[in-house]
Amino acid sequence: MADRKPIESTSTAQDPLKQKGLSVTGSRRKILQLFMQQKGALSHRDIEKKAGAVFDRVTIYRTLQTFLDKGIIHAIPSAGNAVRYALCQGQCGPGHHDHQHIHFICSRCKHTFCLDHSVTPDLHLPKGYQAQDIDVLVKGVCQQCSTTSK
Amino acid sequence: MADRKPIESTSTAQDPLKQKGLSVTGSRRKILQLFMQQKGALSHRDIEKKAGAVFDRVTIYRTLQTFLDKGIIHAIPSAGNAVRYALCQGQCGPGHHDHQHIHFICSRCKHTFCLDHSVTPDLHLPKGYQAQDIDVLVKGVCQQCSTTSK
DNA sequence: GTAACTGCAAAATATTTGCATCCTT
DNA sequence: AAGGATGCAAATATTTTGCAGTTAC
Repeated sequence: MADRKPIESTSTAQDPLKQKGLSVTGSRRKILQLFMQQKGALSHRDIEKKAGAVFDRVTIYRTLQTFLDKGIIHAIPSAGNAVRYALCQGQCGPGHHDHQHIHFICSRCKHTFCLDHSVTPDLHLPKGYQAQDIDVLVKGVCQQCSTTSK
Repeated sequence: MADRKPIESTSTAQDPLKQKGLSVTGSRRKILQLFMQQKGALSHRDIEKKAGAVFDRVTIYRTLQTFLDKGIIHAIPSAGNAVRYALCQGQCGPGHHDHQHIHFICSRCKHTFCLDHSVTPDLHLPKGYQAQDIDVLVKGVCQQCSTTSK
């Protein structure tokens, strides 16, 4: 505690935490960092592993929930029981999430990516059905894995 | 047991259980029936509620897994921790699932439906990404709810 | 200083596994 | 009769909740 370095390296405008009115704490900073480094999606378990035993499991649950609420991250649906989370890109905020990108799940490396391509599939819904939100999940082989010979 | 009625009302060809080479048991028949009646998706919990305390929770887990393996039902991704299952329509079998329909989640009644509309959204994936399977999740208001005034 | 965040303990849920028994074929 | 399915018990794993101590602002 003697020589702590100033963690105020980012201005309020740049810091998602401050932008959203959250107090800046060690765990939030760290978890946010993991998401930014990764540029991919992370499950609760992934975070637990990557963060080591630094935080309590409970803190991760609460932090993820807070980030979801504030529109800092979004949840990516999964057919198994391993929901993943990734940083929001657009102007998401408390209550509203607005994403128009594909979620790509690599069947080889198992990573999940957000592909920034506006997709508005030609939906022909039956009469009476009104679409509010669309999420496209694509399973396949990612760039990294398709170039790797293995 | 004295006067049991013949449950062999369906021929082998029509019975999904027999088709897939599964023994026909009470729980499988019942769970399959729930899916057929419902014509919507069911979560593990839904089944537990609808079936009452007739079966053990474990039997439901195992039955769902068996049905998934055999291609009788498919799992529908979810952003929460409530994966749902629905009957397969096409020629799904052990190992391969092939669905080209939209999964519609009603934000009002919370039901999930499979809409049989071939959708092959115009995917423009970045170079190197190869799609194998596509799942389109649409959130909105279903027919039933949109006509109901509530 | 105060409100909010975190860690710890514990409760509540959910899922998996082993084994003896029962049922389907 | 034999293999497979089910029920029960119990081991694991996951998620939620309460509360007291700590930290950010």
